[in-house]
Amino acid sequence: MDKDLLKQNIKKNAPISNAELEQVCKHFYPKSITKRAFLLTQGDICKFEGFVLEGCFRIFTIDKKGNENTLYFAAKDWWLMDIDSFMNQTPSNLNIQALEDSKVLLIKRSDKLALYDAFPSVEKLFRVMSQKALVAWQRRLIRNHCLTAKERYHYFDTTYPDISSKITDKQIASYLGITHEFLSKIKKQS
Amino acid sequence: MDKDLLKQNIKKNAPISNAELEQVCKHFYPKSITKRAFLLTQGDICKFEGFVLEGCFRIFTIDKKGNENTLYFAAKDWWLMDIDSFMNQTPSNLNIQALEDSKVLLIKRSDKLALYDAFPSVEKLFRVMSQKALVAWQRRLIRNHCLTAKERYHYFDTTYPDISSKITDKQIASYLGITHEFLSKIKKQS
DNA sequence: CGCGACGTTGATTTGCCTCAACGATTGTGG
DNA sequence: CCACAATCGTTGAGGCAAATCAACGTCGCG
Repeated sequence: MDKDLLKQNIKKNAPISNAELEQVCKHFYPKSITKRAFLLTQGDICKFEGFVLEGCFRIFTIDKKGNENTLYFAAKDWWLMDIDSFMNQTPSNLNIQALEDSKVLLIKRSDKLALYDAFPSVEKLFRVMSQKALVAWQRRLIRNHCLTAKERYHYFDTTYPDISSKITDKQIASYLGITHEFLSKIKKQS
Repeated sequence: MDKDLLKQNIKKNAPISNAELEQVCKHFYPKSITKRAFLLTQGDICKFEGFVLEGCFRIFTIDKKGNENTLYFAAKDWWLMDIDSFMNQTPSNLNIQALEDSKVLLIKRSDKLALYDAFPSVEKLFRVMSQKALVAWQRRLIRNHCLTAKERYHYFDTTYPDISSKITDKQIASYLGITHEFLSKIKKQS
């Protein structure tokens, strides 16, 4: 069945009865998206949250100077959304683009909000997920401040080899906050 | 009463009945802490969450090279903890230090976990708080990548004038991820 | 008063960027 | 299926933002 991966992911994060799990999952609907297509573009208002079944996505912004800045990648078993736009219902600064043919499960914002009210276990689930994400962002900020570009690259490459192998060096560079020319030079010196 | 600020802060983040609010707040106990004293030091396991009633704190880490790196400041009406150590019960990489004589309300980890189970509204409260914090961290990462040191300094200075006025330039520099010498030069050129 | 942390300033170095050129890969239309 | 375009990766020359190191004045504090 389609939603097994989602169900496992949810159960990993918070205890939930099978009945509630069904109630939650039935609001997710599948969507296929082709390579290079966008799930969200800068200026849109984010009205969904997504869970990746297959493929890989890049969540990035383009600043005033025209530079691309990648917030994160989302491969199989990852969640994605623009939480800023989703929460505040303001125009998004982010683009969510498929890096290869991909499949996601989406839940509409209104359905998600209804689930919060219907099931305390859903509150817990997203509370736990958000707190884990917070930890990851704090650690990343520390790495950005304490490590050199070369060290950050090696951290990324060894920590996420599955993602690293799917994406271009240019995209890695925009995640690390450096130019792709400089990344090329880093890779050369070992 | 002592806990008014805490109660207002909670009500700002999530709807909660007065009865439940009392149940939640009664687990918070006050603590006074003198300038330069530590609420948590690197290596400790974080067993509390705190809410600042008065004063100001700095949450920072010291890396292998001996550089101080400030994750954030917490003034009146802010929450503080090492969420990484709190969640995983692993030794903390962070120091939480009072920058002036301060007062906090603390809740023990075990009490907080019990409150999650007792009240769905507490799950919602911390779910919402965590998601707001997530948005703030994402925005900060984007600023770090897209703005120059000078722009980041001015953003901090104008966005948090109350904090900015209380702390030393050295501390601001460690928050911005630059040296205090360079911050001095930035400030000079306007 | 005197010590230690802070802030400033200058000289020098370095990590990373910019621009430009060119081969290698990948995508696309005829 | 090939030809051409577009994007990507590499390399080099030069430049700039920010770090490092060092000296010195200042302030708060014991």
